[in-house]
Amino acid sequence: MVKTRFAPSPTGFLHIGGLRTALFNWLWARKNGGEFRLRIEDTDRQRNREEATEAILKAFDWVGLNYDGEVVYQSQRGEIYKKYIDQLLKEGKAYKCYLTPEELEEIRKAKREGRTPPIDIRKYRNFQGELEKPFVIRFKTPLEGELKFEDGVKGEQKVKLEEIEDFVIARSDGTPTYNFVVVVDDHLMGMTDIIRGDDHLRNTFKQILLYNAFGWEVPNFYHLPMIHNEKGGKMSKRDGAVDVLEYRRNGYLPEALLNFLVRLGWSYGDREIFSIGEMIQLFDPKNINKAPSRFDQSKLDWLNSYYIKNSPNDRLVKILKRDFGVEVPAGEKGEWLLGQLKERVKTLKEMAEEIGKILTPPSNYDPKGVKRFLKGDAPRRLGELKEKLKGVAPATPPEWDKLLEEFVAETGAKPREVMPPLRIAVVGEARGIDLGTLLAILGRDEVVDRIEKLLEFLQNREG
RNA sequence: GUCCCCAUCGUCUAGUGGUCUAGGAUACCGCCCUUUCACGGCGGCGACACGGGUUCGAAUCCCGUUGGGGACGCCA
Repeated sequence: MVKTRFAPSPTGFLHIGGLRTALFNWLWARKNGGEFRLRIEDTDRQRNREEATEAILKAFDWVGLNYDGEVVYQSQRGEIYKKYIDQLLKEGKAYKCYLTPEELEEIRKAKREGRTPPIDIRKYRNFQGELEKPFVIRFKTPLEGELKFEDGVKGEQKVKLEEIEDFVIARSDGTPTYNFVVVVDDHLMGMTDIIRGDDHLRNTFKQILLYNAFGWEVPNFYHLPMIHNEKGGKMSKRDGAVDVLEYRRNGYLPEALLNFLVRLGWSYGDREIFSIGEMIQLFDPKNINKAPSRFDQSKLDWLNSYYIKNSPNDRLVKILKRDFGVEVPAGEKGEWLLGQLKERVKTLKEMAEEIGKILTPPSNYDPKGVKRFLKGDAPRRLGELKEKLKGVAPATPPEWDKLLEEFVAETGAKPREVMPPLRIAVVGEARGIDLGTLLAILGRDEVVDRIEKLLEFLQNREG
């Protein structure tokens, strides 16, 4: 059985790159009828924030990624880790190192400057006895030889063992470090496939050494190339949203985000649109790309508008209310409204704003539109139209279209003397959804009011 | 600095030695549709980083160069 996991550290929100990693793991598990687990890597007490875990869970819930079993918190598994650290100590596979932070800093500085360090980092590797000093526990890595493994994305990876130093597995306060707990937990949780970011490639060698030391079976590894920002660098807050929940606040549909992310570094021929079900069916890590990819906002926007267009209205109504506090009119007026807006909007946030613009009488009029269209006979025509409206009651979009047509025919006015001015009177600008539909949504009385308001505005301006 | 990874249109990508005068999507531009703006339809612009090999034949294999990215923590 395939078992995968997503193991974020709760230092902030769920990162967009993290979501892709989670998605790939989730898809692979679901495709194989396996298990997908969630594990919070919070061994470093100084960095953790409780809200962070909450935010991650909330983001998972929003995009619809479900996990099996309970969430595992590493901070609650101290006893387990201690047992395995003691085992390594007892077997002589790890040792206490009394190097001070200052000494380590010297070693590191020398290394980076290309000098030979003044102190051997393995100074205490063969030290016998105990010192009355703070210590960390280091793992004894083999001094020579070569280590290989087959990466599911990048192919064979190898390293000379002398390049891997005796790394720390427990801090001076006794808490275990990442490279150690990740191995213990992945083994104990029975993980078979580890899909994670490229930045872990080098850690993998250390982890394999640990698997070997315990005599545990090594899982399959797949290292995903990173997602870069639009300039090709590392994604940061400055590159727009990196927090997954920010996409919700910005009016993106979860399936659009997921569809966008699944195509970043993975493909299935020429196919662009994948429902969740299709992703599960078609996903295979063997089709993951080796090269890093960039975050392309306009492609995300395109997918989002696609999914908005294809969403049932009642779903949009719910999201509009939940995330933007917008009440869509009930009945056919709401249907007309959404039917129009769905076709021309890229995000739900945009849709919410457009609804506001339509339902609220304009507080000002686009000066360019006014200048261009409300000249000559236009104001007079609007006045005539207003009078005509008092005697009729068109209700549906076709009825409004018919009425407007008749009006133009009767009065001999040019369409551009009537249509654009009317639109400006109603929403304040010369662009927007279909005119007949717009008028039908507002209803005759509201339309008459708005025409009067514009006429008043024009008169005041002249006077 | 050391080690590692990567390299097809602006971007996401198809492509695993001949079917490639390199396909799709997006973005951009134009036309059509249209009483506006969009949507939609049609068309256009646009790439195998460079240099050497290997081969009858290379986007595809090998080497180098360049460029980009990552790792080098008592972070994960």
